[in-house]
Amino acid sequence: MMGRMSALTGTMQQHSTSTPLAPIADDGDALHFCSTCAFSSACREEGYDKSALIELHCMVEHVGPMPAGTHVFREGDPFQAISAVRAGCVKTYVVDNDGHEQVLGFFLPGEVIGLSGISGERYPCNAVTLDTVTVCTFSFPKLAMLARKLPGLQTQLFRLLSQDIGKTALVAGDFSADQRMAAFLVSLSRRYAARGFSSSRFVLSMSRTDIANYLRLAAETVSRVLRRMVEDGLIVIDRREIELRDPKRIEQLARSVLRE
Amino acid sequence: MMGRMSALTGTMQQHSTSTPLAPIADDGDALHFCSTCAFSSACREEGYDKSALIELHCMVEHVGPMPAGTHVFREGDPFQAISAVRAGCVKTYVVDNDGHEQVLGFFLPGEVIGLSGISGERYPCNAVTLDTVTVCTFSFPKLAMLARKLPGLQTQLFRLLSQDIGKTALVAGDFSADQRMAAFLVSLSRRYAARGFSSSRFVLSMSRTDIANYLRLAAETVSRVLRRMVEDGLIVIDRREIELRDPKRIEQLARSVLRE
DNA sequence: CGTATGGTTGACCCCGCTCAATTGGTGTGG
DNA sequence: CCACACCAATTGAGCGGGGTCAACCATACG
Repeated sequence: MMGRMSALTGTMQQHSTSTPLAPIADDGDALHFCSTCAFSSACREEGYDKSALIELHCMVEHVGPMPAGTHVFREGDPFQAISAVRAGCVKTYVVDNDGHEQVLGFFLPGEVIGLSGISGERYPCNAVTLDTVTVCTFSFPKLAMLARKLPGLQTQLFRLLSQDIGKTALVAGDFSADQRMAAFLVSLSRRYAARGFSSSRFVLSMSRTDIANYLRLAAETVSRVLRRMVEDGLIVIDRREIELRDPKRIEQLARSVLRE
Repeated sequence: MMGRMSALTGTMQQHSTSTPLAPIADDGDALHFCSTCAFSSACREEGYDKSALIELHCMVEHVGPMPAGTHVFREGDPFQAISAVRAGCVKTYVVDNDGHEQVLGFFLPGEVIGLSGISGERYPCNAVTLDTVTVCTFSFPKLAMLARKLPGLQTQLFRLLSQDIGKTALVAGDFSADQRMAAFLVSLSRRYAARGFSSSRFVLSMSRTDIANYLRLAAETVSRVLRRMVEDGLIVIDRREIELRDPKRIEQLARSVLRE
């Protein structure tokens, strides 16, 4: 069954835990943001004066690389910063009173974690690295203070927060397992593409169990759906490496979930 | 079956479409916010000087009363304001490409609608009144500008946005129909209580179909679940008027949904 | 009245969950 | 280098919660 899969091996454009590649986002310096950073647009669009830029950079702390399984923050930790993922993948989750883990989301390079902590004084969830991860942390009090001086930054913060509100559509609706999985793949594909990675080939940093948990499916169902997609020629998959062979049909499947 | 229900009639503390009562929130003036308003806390906590208060009030426009079925805004309308509900109930929804309505939420007095529009320049959903509704609208550009001068207002806005992120837990998880319904009732109960209404008796302004749509259940299932709850002595219900007879057990049912 | 809309109830069935067994990859120690 | 253990992933069998379809009931309204 996996005979042709060997074509995938060694050609993935994403790093994996075993053979980490240099992240393409490694281009931040004193006057420029990392190109994949969620704040880079706020920066360029507004044409800030250098003093503001430097001020913004002063509150940034580059953290990592952290090995897989490292917690960036835990539920209940005092909220003080938000973080932009620079390389790798971060999973957020909560543990309910029965001890069951509940996956809330996966965060790729350029995406921001910790936003949901803003409403309280503590993080409402856990964030753990799924592979080797580097992040930039921004002190939120300082960020909010600076946002009062820089209208563009405030707008950007409002935008980031507001965008997150609609993010849960994938997981919220009552869709079939196939639709959910298709939407999940399309989402990953687009998000990778937006940051300059391949949209058709990438590594699923998360386990099948994590995917299942996130999509509110049983792990067995995820397995079966993926097998079906392979049989139908939609994807090729080997372990965690996946190639979208028929993006059009996958998007068609995901259409109603992503409401397009 | 509905024999004892007559005890409920005429004693509801909430208004209904047929017999509207005066909303308790009708207390806004030039220097004080409506007591149920989501912004009132930002106001009191910070002890603003009067000029700031007046400035804030200048951008507020009281709208209504609007009859049931009135659209406050529609998907695609240019985003320019957020609104706090003063009296009545507002439903937000989208229509997918197959023409199916998708209910996103219900907003009670004191709650804010339109926040999800901030990330774009147009509203991403529709908002329609379910009964006689009055709202206060805040011009968002002006609000954002003022927020730069008033730290407390900025914090309040961040908080409002951030809170909305976690709101979808009820609808997101894979819970049983009974758990969902219980959580829905608990949510309504608490939100009414927070604004000074009765927590055990209120009117369901929305139809069974709307509830079902919101909870991702079939209307038939909602009907069956409610009947079961009546049989079990959890609630008493007559049309849209409901009384929580055993809040403890209802909260127990909702426990895992609300993760407590 | 008749009609329309919303709500209730029953019969039936399917998708996805559960339980259980097996495979396969990876790491570890002898 | 192999044997073993361990965990992720897969596959099969069986079942049940909730959806669908359909008929019926009730209240509101012209």
